[in-house]
Amino acid sequence: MDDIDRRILRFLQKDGRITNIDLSRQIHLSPAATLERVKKLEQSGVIRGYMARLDPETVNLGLLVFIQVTLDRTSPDIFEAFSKALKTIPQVSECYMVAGGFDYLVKARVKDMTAYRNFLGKTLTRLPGVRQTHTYTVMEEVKADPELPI
Amino acid sequence: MDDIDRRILRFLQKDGRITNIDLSRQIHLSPAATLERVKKLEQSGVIRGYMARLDPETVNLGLLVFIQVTLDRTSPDIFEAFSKALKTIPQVSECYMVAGGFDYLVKARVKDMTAYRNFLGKTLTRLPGVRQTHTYTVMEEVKADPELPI
DNA sequence: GGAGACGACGAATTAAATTCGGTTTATCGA
DNA sequence: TCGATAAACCGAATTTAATTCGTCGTCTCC
Repeated sequence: MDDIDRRILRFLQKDGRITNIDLSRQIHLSPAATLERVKKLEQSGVIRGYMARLDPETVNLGLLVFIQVTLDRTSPDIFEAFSKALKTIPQVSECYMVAGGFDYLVKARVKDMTAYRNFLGKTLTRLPGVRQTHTYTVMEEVKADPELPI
Repeated sequence: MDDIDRRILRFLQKDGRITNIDLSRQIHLSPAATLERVKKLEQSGVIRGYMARLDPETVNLGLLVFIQVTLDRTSPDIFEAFSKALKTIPQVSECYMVAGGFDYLVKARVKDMTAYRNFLGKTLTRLPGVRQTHTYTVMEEVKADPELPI
């Protein structure tokens, strides 16, 4: 992984559908050599994949919330049960086990507050082991940039 | 926006570099008609763009942290000043103003705990208006799926 | 029932991805 | 320092995909 690779990654993060020819021009390499590097980055796992980024508003997911979740510590496999159940919930975009005060931090997207009340009561608090939740409603997205700083 | 569009969005979220021909086969439409729909989704802003998803570990960003930030409420434009300063920090991938207990929730990626200590002391706590921070270190990624549930 | 608009289709054209043989460049040991 | 080896790069040829365009069918609204 050298500077040219990092430059490739920067461009591919900014525009995942840049043509190989345009990319090769940007990094001052032939199309063949550029393609070879990109394939290697894909096969080595540095590039996990490509995706379209959608506007949440236009697909009826205008409300973003973070939920702190604390579990009952009654059983050692309660974490396992909670994790497994959570993975299948479509509204949950991210979930992390964290150190420092509570157990899990959950990021979820729903249509509106009504949908969230429903989600919280009918789905989240009914997951195995959930003792307590605390909701943080996002009022403003100050920054939401999925690109990694290479 | 009909079912065909939603189907297109699902495939493009899963693989942003799927060829138009393959996509057209998946949705049972001609390549020309498929391309026309994708272009419309792009121009209308439903599709914001395309990106390569990278593996944070392999690019030396193995530590993920969330930081709760509380600001001094001394001046009305302190929020503005904080927001503006924060946007330019590369380690910060996301930042939200939230309701419920504190002011901002910041998501940041760094190499390791040493880098984080440095980031916290030298950068984050020196931003305008920062009164208090609380760090949550991510121990495990239970789910991290950037696809929206269409 | 008819006019207009929209969406879809298929063929033709343009452009890009991919392959391959040969050449240069970098690395490493003698 | 020199030579051997491997890795990376290049340009041309080929395969494949994107894009354009003329036409047809279908839906909507008079």
